[in-house]
Amino acid sequence: MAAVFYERVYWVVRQIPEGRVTTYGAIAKAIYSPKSARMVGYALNASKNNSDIPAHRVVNRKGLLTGKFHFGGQQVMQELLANEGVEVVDNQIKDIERYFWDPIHEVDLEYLLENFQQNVEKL
DNA sequence: GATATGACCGCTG
DNA sequence: CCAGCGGCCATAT
Repeated sequence: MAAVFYERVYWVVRQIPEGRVTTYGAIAKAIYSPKSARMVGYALNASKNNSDIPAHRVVNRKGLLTGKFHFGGQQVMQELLANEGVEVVDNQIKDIERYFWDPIHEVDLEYLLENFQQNVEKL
């Protein structure tokens, strides 16, 4: 099931650098679907099979690890982040602004639109 | 093609 | 400051 929306989400998430995090809403904006933040989470849930997607670097806008229940163990997500130098306290990233990576400033929008528009026509 | 379901977000009181 | 609530919209069934 290659939904284009999912592919867009994965394309952005794969570009998040180590030790940085971003939010569902930021990704939604970056892929020109600013009101689909919930769907970003939905897409990440479907990406659990896909091991090349660093889903642990995506949290909600407060820095809460809302997706930790989807990582097998509740500590897994926190440990993955800690390994990259991100400090997590009480299920929340401490001082998220220090690690925040905003895809809207980093992503090649022209590439996104051109590349994924073709995929839309395929489907 | 209608209804249900979210790893969300922002505004209100 | 905290809690509740409604909007949102792509997939799944």
